Amino acid sequence: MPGLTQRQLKAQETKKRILDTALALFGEKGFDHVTVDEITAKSETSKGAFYVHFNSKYDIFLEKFKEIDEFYADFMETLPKEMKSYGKISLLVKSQMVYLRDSLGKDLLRTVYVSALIPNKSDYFSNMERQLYKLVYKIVEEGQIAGEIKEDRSPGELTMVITRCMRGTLYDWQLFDHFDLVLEGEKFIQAILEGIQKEI
Amino acid sequence: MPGLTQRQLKAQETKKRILDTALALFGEKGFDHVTVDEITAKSETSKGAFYVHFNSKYDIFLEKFKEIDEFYADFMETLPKEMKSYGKISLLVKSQMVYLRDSLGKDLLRTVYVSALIPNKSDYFSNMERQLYKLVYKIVEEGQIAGEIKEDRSPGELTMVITRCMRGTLYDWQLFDHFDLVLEGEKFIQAILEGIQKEI
DNA sequence: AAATTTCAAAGACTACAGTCAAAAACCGTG
DNA sequence: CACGGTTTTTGACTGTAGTCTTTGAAATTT
Repeated sequence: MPGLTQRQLKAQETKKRILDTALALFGEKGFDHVTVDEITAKSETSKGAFYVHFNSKYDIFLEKFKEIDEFYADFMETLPKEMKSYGKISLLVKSQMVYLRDSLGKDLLRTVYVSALIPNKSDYFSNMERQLYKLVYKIVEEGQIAGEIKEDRSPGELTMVITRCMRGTLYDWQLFDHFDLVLEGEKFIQAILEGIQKEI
Repeated sequence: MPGLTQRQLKAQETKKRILDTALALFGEKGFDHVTVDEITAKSETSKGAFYVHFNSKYDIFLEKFKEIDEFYADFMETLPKEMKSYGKISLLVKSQMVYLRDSLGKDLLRTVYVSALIPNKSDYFSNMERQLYKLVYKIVEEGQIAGEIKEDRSPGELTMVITRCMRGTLYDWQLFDHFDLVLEGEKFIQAILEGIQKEI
């Protein structure tokens, strides 16, 4: 790996210092109560340095979201082969919700859902969901071949419907207080699954 | 109505001038490309006046959203009594999407979906959706009584699922380019309806 | 090893939403 | 109609994200 010049090494170190400081501060005080100036002061860098390494305050999270791919990889591995396709989808939704709730947290996720709607911001969703999309597509496709899922909709369409369920639930998590993310996720996906699975 | 003093009248006039100017500018250049200073300059008022009449830049829309209740009222009236409950829901979703697309527009709706996620902003959704919620609840409840809709979920739960579909679809409208709101809304609600309606 | 180029880092500066204390316009009452 | 109180209006001010020009040290070329 390291064919890095001294300069690149130093830059990388600066980036890491900013990142760690920022995440620590966000954890302490919440995203909106931390200013960029505060981050640069505490990390002993400068505003200029911050914006060399990150395109915006939101961008800090892109790094964090790389972890999500590990989650999907893990999930894929531990998924029992013999499970029915709707069982797999149901399990995926549940695991995803538990993961997002416990490992990323509501505040972090909120910033994603906000920034995805703001023009000119990096596109977190495509980063975050490309893997998810593939995973669901695969399950649906296999489910249709195995005759467990109706074939009146294409795998692409069904994937869209299923992932939209997740986004809708995650959005509502932000909207409502006392919202049980995992429970609501299950209820919602259950309703969809009943509509798309073949009768026995 | 007018037991208004000259002062109250003038204030009302100022508010209207700000509102009209703002909406015109938003229409021209899009929400993010209009500044509050620009609005106050063009409406020949001041920043102070603006913030007396509106709590934030987003708040301008609250006024616009009052129109939504008229839409629901109209819908309720023109809804054929003899229609099946899932036909009603399907029609509601379709009309709603057409209305939001054509009368409010994507940009305006985006600001709602953003501001709903930002703490301390007025709660547009509860304004916007209280009527919707009631309407759906009523249809679902009647559907269950008429034996058209499964009774394994409460009307409240089903209402939540159905309105969440709408929110999910509207959110995705913002997210993806070349997204046919009406078509996608129909597809999504269709999938849900197949899951919740009783077999014949 | 001197000259030139590159690029991270610095921090002053801009743009803009939102605040606030003071002024102006208006109202009712003696 | 003058005066004390009330509401509207004003614009200077604040806070913060993000930009831009400048600086200096490391890398590269001669």
